[in-house]
Amino acid sequence: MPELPEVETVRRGLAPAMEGARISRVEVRHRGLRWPIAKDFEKRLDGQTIDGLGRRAKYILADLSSGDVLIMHLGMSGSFRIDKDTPGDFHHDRSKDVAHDHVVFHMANGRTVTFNDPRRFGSMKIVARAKLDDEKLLKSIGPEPLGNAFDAAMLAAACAGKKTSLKAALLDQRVVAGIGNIYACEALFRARLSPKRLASTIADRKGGPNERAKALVDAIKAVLNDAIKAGGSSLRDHRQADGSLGYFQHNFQVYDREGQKCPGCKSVVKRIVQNGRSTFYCPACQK
DNA sequence: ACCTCGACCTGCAAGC
DNA sequence: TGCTTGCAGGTCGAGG
Repeated sequence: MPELPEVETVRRGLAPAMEGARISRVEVRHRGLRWPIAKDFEKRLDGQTIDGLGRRAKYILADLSSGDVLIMHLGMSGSFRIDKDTPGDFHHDRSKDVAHDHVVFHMANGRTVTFNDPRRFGSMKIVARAKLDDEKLLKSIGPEPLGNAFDAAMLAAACAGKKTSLKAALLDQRVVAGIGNIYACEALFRARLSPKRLASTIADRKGGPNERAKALVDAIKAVLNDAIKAGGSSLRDHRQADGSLGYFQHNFQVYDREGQKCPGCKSVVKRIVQNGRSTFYCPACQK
């Protein structure tokens, strides 16, 4: 479900209920997420205080008083819900099926934070903070696109040797963190670059940035910032932790708009499949 | 080492 | 009204 803007929205929504709060008890109702939840999961969380909630790429990281870090990924269909008392009341969100409430955090402040994930592509894992740099899930992830370190030179260098399409490169988390199918399409449209273009064509012969790299970096930052401001995109079932909906889906220029008029010209948005995933673009605007 | 593709799951919408 | 098919915001790991 979620790409960087949605994950960041979820993180911000969880913060008031979880940051600085103590976990009185964790309840795992289904251990079969992307990977089985470890046997010592509850033991390592019960009684811990969450010192801070961070984000890296599409992962939410909870810093625990024990020195551990709880790493969480929402996969395709994961979401969190905050309740005042017992979960399952659904006073915020009746669209979720309790059968997919897999992990419940009972907070000492009276809040209940429930992780719901029908497809179970999400994951939860605890590692020692001292070993976070060695963590396989995070080790090879590229730069944060909204950080100062991410610029045209960096993106061009990462794309320079690539044999893949520009679209595939943007989806590669080692190139840049947090971009998924929606924002890859939207960023390419804003930069007026074809998703089919070879990734290496945003670099010059020496691997330095050209005008396309600059345009693409600007487009990526702009679209992600716009989406965060809108609370992310609510397709199907994505919601903020308080149950409210993001609205960036109303600002899509090309994503999921096959056959509709291009916002920039009189042409029509086309859908193709690249690396097994839908790509939406305007063949006239995007070169 | 690089790249592509299958696999992991459930739910929903469209087509017959 | 069913049943079947295809598609969905991700990414790991096998195989070429």
